[in-house]
Amino acid sequence: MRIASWNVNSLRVRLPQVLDWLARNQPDLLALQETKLVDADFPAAELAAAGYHCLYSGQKTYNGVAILSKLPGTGVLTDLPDLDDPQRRILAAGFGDIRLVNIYVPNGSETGSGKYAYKLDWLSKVTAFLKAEIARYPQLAVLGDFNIAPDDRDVYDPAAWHENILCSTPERQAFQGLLAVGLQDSFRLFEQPAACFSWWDYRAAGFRRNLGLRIDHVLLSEPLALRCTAAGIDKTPRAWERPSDHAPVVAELSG
DNA sequence: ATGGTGGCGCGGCCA
Repeated sequence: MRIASWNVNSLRVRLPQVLDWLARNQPDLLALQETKLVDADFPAAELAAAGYHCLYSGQKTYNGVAILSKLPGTGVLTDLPDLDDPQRRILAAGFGDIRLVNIYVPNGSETGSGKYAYKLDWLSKVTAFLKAEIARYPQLAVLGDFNIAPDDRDVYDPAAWHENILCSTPERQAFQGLLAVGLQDSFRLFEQPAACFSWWDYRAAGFRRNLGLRIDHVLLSEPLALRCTAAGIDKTPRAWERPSDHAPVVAELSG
């Protein structure tokens, strides 16, 4: 089976691209971030016509997460247990024998800011949640926009980004804390070319010059990592007209 | 240090 994550930066704008990508790639599960739609406006009919069930937790203008799936989901969760938060950033559900947790980690704005503190607090709370989740559901996949480049290989210019937002030591430690729950970065299970990224700034022709960061991830628990046969980033949609600033990240699981 | 672009929505915030 194929599972994927894509920050679409407005599902209203990107729906044609999502439908195109679904038709071409036929993922079993696709986690979306930054849908920027209230639930009443979610394009469930169009996606159902394409053969996908939809779960969504949206809000106006900002954030919003969704899961598109060939099988219907069960045991849906839309909030972290210890966080009363209007921001729609997490969506978890079961699909067959797999538990999926879709996350849109706060960007953090800049190190030392209030938003940065919120990001680190959010990461601490999601880590505690995932400890419980993996105990309950050993076949766990955690995927989404983590807004963290795990190490310097994931940054086009590590010196320019040194201790900057998305790359700071506390953020990277938080990412390692997520892995320590019992998760592996599927991308690094395989030999990868240098300079592979999942996000490129719209500004300064970032994509054309490959000035990117790898901040979108598919993390797998040990039983799923053993089933993982490939992982990568599909840069194709980033080159389309009026693209999202993120590309889909993908993992293939046997069985 | 700033600005560069894009989405939302029509001024300024967020990324």
